[in-house]
Amino acid sequence: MKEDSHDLLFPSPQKRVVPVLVPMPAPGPYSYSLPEGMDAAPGAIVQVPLGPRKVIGVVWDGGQTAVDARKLRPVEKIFDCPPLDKPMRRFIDWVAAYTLSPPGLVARMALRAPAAFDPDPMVEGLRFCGHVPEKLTPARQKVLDMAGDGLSWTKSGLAHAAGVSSSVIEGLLRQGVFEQVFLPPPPLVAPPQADYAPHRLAGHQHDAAEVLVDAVRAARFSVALIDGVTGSGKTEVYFEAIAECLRQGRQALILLPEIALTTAFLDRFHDRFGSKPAEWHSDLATRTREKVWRQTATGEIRVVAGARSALFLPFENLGLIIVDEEHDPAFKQEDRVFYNARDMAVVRARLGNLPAVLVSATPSVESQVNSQQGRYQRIHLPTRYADAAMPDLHLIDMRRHPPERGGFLSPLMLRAVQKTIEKKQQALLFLNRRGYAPLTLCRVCGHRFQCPDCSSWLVEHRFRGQIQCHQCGHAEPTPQACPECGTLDHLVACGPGVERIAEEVERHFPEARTLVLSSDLGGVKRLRLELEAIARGEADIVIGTQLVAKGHNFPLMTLVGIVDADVGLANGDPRAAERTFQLLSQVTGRAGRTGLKSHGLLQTYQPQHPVMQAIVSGDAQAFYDREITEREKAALPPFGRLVSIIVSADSRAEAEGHARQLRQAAPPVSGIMLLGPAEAPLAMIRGRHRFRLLVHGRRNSDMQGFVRAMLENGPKERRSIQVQVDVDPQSFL
DNA sequence: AGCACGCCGACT
DNA sequence: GTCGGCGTGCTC
Repeated sequence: MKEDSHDLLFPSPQKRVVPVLVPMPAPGPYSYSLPEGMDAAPGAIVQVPLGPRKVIGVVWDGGQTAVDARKLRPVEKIFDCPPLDKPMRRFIDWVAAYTLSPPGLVARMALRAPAAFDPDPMVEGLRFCGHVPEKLTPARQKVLDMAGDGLSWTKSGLAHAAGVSSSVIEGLLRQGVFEQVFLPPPPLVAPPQADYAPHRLAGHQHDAAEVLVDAVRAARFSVALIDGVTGSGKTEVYFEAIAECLRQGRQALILLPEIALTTAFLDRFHDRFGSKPAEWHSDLATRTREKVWRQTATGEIRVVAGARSALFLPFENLGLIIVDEEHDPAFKQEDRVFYNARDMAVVRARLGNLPAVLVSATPSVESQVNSQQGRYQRIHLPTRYADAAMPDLHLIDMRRHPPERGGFLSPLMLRAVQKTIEKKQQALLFLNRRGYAPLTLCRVCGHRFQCPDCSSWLVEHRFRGQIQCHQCGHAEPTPQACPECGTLDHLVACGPGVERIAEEVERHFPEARTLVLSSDLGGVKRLRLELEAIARGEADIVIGTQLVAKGHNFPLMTLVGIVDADVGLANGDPRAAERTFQLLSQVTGRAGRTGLKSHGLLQTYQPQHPVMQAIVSGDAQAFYDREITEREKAALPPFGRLVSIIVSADSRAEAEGHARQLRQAAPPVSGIMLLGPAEAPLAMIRGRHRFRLLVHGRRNSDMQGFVRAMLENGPKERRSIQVQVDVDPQSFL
């Protein structure tokens, strides 16, 4: 009111207006007025009023949108902080357009460090100023020995270094021995040194490193895809590119799936560069998060290793992006803004005119296609580095070597385990199925235990005495009697889970130390302890689910047995073959990383399947180039028939609730896909579905608008972009 | 997204 | 009589 009347009385003709992206799903920036004496160039990070609250936004570029001048409110504050540079701003716009997300929400991902925008407060410090105290005790002498050089110290740092308590320092300070100074806050991590401990690379590794180093020197946009088996030295190769990037005085970003951001990785980096990279991931402490953000923006931090959101850090002078484990589905973000960090990394590189390197032992199909089409330069590392031998891989044809009655392990597998533990080495049996048995039924009436909330079978967990639904989490105690016919003790477990394999192993090898590793048995801490125990040789036979596939190395592990290599080949996922190939490659790669002769055995009923052939031959390329078998086609979802698509605007859980109900109304629905808004148009491009579109969202109006936009423009507008980064499943299956 | 407002049902 | 669920509208 007051402001309005003031404006009417004293209109300011040259009121300056700036567009500001606010963290809100508005279609574009909002306009704010700039008070006298305040200057805000595009990219500046500002505080503005928004409704009843104050928010952090970023000054945007582009023309002014017409807005009622009376609505304009002033920018409250410009932070003393490096602005988002032009490539970053273009990147945010690009991602917003591509993912059909409001630019403000994309910008918000780049501003996720609340207090980082004000400079770090100076740290109080002390400096010796020449006075010697009257009483020179031994403790005081020690302090003077440390601080006598005239350099600045923090209080606690000096006390610690001199080995005295802080009261000694206080005493000296009171006597005027020290003067108080203010120090800039210490850097979070020491700068990595390009030439600290270079690896000696030979042959293919050397050539590959040359290519990457040249790309970094060229300092222009390029994309390379490095593939090579586990242990072929991919990391050492891209470390050379990072080293060159450091020599050029530019920053480097390593994107990793969150799970791969382990101390083991950071240690490897430390060994090569003499210090650790800065980390960036979701459970960083707020303070650290803010420091990383700010020091990345100022350029103090030279290398960041981070999960997908690190892509939105405001690098001062980015010179290289590495995407390790490029195929990993964890790079896909599926809330609010839907994006795949691997693809956006390529876009960031293009807009910033810098090289990107995608790295994987088992590249994703879309990266394969991109490299075949010449968009990405392909670098292949064919052999294991140094003396680490490849494991010797064989298929066990389960039709010819079946397990004994009631068991799941072939005699060939059991013999291999026997030999391994006789040599005091370790065996890993891998089965991607938690629990005891995936299905329980009544021997008398044939009743199958099914989840009351969704259609999947209940999985028996014998250790816990429960039957559980792995889809929705429903659990109940294992019943004794059949709920249908009431017969007691005639329930029978069908099929194997890890617990059941453990039982079989203990029956055959009662003397061996057997350990089950499964995500449902204890927390992260326990898991880490168990992994360390295994590495020390405190188990003979390890039986594990998916979680053994990643990261951890077991130096004594010389046998990897895949209990059921066919799991996952027929689950209707268009990526089933690709995912199975990737998983089996990772698991078999766990063996033989120490030079000991190692073996891999895969139990399968489909030894001719392209995935099995590719795994034993080690020829990934042949797998990607293969002809699609009828069997694979048969495993596809029912394309061409009625499929429901559920688009969830804000809550996947709620969409899943709808899906559950829809499954029960089964007859007209042959398949259900849960998609985020950004994926729905893609599914429509593929065009082989008749859709029943079930849209779920908080607001009817939003959803109606969304569906209209998707139907009218979605497929048409998105076709050209989407095809570059994703692939029609039919073309690779 | 986050927040206020306003409308109806179920409770101290 | 109020408390609080959620559906709707608004933010330069």
